[in-house]
Amino acid sequence: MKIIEVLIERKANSLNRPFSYLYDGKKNISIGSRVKVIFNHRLLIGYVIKISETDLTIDLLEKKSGFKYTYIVDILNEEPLLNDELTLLAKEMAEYYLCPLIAIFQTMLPPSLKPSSSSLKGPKIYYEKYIHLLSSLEEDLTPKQIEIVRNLKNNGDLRVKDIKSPTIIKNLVKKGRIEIIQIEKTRLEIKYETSAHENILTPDQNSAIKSIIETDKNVTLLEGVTGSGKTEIYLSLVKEMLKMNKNVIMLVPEISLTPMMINLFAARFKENVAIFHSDLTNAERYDEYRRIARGECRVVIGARSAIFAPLNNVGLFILDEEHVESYKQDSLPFYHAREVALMRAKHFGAKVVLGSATPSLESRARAQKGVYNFVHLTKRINQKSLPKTSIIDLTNTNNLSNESAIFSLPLIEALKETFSKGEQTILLINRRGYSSYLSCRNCGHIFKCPNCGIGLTYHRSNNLLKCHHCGHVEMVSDVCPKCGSKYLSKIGFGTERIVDEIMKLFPSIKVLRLDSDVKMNVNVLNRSLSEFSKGKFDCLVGTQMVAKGHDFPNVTLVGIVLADIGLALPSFKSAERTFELITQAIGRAGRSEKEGQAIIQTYNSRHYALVYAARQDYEAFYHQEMRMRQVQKYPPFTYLIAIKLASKNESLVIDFAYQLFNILSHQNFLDTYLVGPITPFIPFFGGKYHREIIIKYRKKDNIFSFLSKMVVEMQKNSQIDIQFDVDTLDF
DNA sequence: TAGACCCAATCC
DNA sequence: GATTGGGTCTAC
Repeated sequence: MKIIEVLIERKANSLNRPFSYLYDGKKNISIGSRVKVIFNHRLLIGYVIKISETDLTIDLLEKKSGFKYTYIVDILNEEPLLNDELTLLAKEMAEYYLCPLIAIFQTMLPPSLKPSSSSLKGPKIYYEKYIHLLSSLEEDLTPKQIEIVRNLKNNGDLRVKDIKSPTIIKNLVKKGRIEIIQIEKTRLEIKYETSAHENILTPDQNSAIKSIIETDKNVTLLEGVTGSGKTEIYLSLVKEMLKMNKNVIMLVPEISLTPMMINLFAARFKENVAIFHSDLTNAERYDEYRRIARGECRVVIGARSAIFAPLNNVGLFILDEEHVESYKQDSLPFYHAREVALMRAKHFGAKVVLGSATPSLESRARAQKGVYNFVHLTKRINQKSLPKTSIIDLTNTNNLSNESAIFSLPLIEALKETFSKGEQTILLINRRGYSSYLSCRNCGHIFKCPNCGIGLTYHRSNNLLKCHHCGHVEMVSDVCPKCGSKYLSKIGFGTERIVDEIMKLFPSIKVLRLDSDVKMNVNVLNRSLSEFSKGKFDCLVGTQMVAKGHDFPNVTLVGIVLADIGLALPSFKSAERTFELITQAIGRAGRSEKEGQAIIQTYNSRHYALVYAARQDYEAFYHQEMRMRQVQKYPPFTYLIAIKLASKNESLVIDFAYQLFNILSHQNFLDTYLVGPITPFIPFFGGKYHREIIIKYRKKDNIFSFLSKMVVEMQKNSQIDIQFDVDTLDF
């Protein structure tokens, strides 16, 4: 008889402990198996974390432990789902991120394999039927049967569906010449581009590679402006690793926006590459996952979750565009792929390369301090001058135009000039929809989301009000629901309104709008972008998604319609985000011989993030922003943890938050600052009221052990959910 | 006095 | 997170 300790699929803090079941069946069971168990009168999935043998009777066992045992209902995976390295990683992550271990397992594994009931509905392994030769004796066979037998002899197994006649197969099976076998098939087809030629490396690139390989530090920050040749360095490093018999995991931000990188890797390393990105179906994802686990590939390239690829013997982790915030998951367990990469690299003794033109302050500070090896590429390979950039002060009435409330005189001038030369423009506005909100001019009522309480955005294309947080949609009413007035006005503007404004001012030009409302898959997106690139449109209007990546040779004007939106957001990252966005956007102008220009409209024309972004001066920005962070005790001078509290009962969560705040402040942790309790930007969602407490700290000390003990205590019997967002970016 | 509703305890 | 069971409320 075996005693099986399992974690239950529910990721509640109070259930973050093993529950014991019995098994005495014939199936194989391992640590890392998924099992079906009855838990509190329900059938759930559990994840096996410990197995022990016993010869005691059930009676004795129950007397010893004080609870009733039941038997495991079924075993879903006889073999472990995760290898030792990933199991160790899960434990380290659960400790670092202060979250239930099962939540980590659920995050690590693909949908078909997660320890959760939802996995039962996930895609299954796809088998294809083949015929396999058992004997090539040709005696008493028909000519057609002989043909097949000879074919099998020469070419090996054949697909059943390629043989026209099922009766021939049936008869050959009957005669014992062949058998039907099932072979696992991978559903993802990767197209390999033909041109896989390698560029000759510049001396700068060569010395960067040398430094990364020879440094005694584990991590290298590879800082280099766009066009400085980081990609070719990645490719060479991968090649070196393969030569040394080591494998590589490479993360890229939104893979849908950088198909170029995948194509390059696929072309260069062919079937050694496995790919994970958001556009794969769950079935394709599952197949790729199994292919990696079987050891059939050596290079994994993908977005955030690819950091959990079950690759062995990894010698190098690459994070391209390491500053991009989508590397952090914004729900439990709130992990950052960069941090996870560092943990895994330790397991393998592997190198980590963080690449960026505008590194996160955290990484850059570590490089500056010598914690990381620092490689700085300063030269662009094909020297192109930066676009001429001007900041337009919207508080200066001389800049304002009678023609338009949105575009300033200089921007209108630049647009006219660009269109008249037949060149293209990108206009960036960091807000979707038509107006930012709808309000009543009589009583001031603002239309808000019933779920979240934040303002609804007016979308003109379908005349609807949408909540950009939860997706709630409602009809636009003609009268104010509060006072009955008919005078409703639309305040602020978004992408839709910009398109309107452009068409009003320049009726003859063609405009393409691109934001997440224009719902589309990678193919449609790429088609739209390539149509723009070919000149089918004169002007591209979009949110930040148009600012990244692409090369449009005919774009000579980039306009940032309102740079203030990002700066106004309440986050310690707001200046950094704005700097990065604008730096990137400006880089879109003048990618070819033609000279480009960029125009930034703002009410904060002297803000350092804008001034330095306009000059593309990362160095100056870095130093000034570091001073701000130091004064305000923000990362990288401190670490942040957000304690997220939620309850269906508002007064309960408020009371709890104050109590917790008091308890924490009485601990007198060294070099620690408490903020809160805070009412978050969206105070009510998912049927619950939310509050937060932020801890800023310099040394982990005993904060973590206190917090995890506290959770065990406070969650025993509580109607409050507690989640920790360790290293939060949202404060 | 049965059924509705709420809340805390418990899950192996 | 979901079920259960005990307590209390409520309508006829």
